[in-house]
Amino acid sequence: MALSLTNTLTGEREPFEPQDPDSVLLYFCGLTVNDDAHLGHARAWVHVDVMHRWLEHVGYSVRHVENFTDVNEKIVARAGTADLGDAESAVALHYISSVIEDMRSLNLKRADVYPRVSEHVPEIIDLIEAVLEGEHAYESDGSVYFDVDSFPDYGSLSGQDLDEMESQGPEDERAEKRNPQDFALWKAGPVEEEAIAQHRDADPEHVEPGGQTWDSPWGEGRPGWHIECSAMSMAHLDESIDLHVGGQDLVFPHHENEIAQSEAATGEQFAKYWLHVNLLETEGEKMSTSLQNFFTVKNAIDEVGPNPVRMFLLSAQYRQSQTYSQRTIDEAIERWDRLERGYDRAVEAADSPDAYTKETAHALRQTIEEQIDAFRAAMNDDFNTREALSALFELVGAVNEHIDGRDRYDYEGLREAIETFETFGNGVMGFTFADRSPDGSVGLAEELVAELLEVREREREAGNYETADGIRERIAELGVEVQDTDDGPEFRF
RNA sequence: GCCAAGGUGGCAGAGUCUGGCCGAACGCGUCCGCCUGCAGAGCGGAUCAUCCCCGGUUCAAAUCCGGGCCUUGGCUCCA
Repeated sequence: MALSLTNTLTGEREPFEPQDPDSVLLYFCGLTVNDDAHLGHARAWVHVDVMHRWLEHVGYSVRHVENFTDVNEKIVARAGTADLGDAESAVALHYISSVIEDMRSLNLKRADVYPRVSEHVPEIIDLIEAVLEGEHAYESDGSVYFDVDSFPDYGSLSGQDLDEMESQGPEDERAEKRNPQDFALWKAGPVEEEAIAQHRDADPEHVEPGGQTWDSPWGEGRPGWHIECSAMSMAHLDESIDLHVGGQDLVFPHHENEIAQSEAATGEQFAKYWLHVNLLETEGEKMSTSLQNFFTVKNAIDEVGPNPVRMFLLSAQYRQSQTYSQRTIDEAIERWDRLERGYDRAVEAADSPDAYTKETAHALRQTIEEQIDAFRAAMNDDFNTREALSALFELVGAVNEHIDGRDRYDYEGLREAIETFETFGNGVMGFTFADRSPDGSVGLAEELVAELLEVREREREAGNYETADGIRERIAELGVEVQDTDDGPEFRF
């Protein structure tokens, strides 16, 4: 079964056919680095990450570019606050490293390139000139605006009609524009006081214009918001790419404008497939920086760990909106625990002397085969991660049943199950089953816990359950879960 | 106002493109049982859905068509 996905451009499910049958050019609209990332951003990252992993799994080589917008008035507005320094670039750098740290902790595969706007101003200027040459843009007072009337397809991505649209950009631009819907490719001068004051919630009287400016054929100025992604996508991938992914809140105007300016400049289709990751909602509203209802990635990782966070985010298909609440996070923790325990049990059982190479459990083998197919079908069906995860859970059930139901285990069957967990769980979903001892100090900790549990066993044998339970409770507080089994106590961190 | 995406059990969330296997998945929760000194995990079972409403098409509709109601998002910065 081949991969098919829902293309925002057409609104339909389409078979995925990249221009080159062996490789995929993927661009993801990254962050404007003016704050720490929150779970809503992580949702998009994790889904793009899994898309990347799946594309590679089915045999494509993937070239993945993910930008950082480090030139933006909101970044300028942050300058001089919270010890971040006065320079736009210093503020941006601070948040870039914060975001990179978050991405690493979420176990995201690296993109091939993380281009920044500040390093691509020459490419941006070249692209604007190409748009001007095609007479799809005009200069006005040192700024350059895209002429939406010159591009008949304008609005087709978001399904909007030009006549129905309200104006784009701030009020003071209007006088310079032919059409209120025209948008800036290049803006003259530094960021103005009003814009900074607005994002900083300050009085414009006390704010200086700021932000870096660059020389251009139209004078000193700054690139517009939308042109950067077009320029960087072309610079690091191609004029025409396969997959352009971003948050659903970028459909209009950002992606609409990208298409217009790119295709006006090159005459080529900018991206064949547009995928949009839907929003994360909290209590009926979108999670966003401006609404102050967000949960940062760092908080989430600290509180529940990377695997449950991934489990949470992958438990809804990317195209649907998803609800965040304490309850849904708790559910994800439980889901992850069940999955990991299933994996652990399979590993332990396969390593035990009760695992026989001559034993064959048909039910287990059959379930594995079926669930591998189910997982593949789900992923090929527009990256249905929720459905794919259910295949993994079916496998957990089969493993548990197999181990509980007999004295001798099917060694080969268990190995197949483990391999399936690793291939799909680790490899595709990006979980880290085996990675519970990242700092290497667990070796000693394990010995100490084992020692403690031996003491506890002696207490239990002597009937001193209070002491025994006390030990169990105490080490549980330290993060070690003890389970008494027929084969003696077992523990996990 | 315009545009888009949705409305499925206590919760969350698949299934809707490609109508029948959906008497509705996976999971969380709750209850009971097995196991256990207890707890947990696991297993077994139970609980739990007129698939937003009305009408239509069809032998057959959660799925298709028409109308309505509601929610969220975009139209200003946003993954």
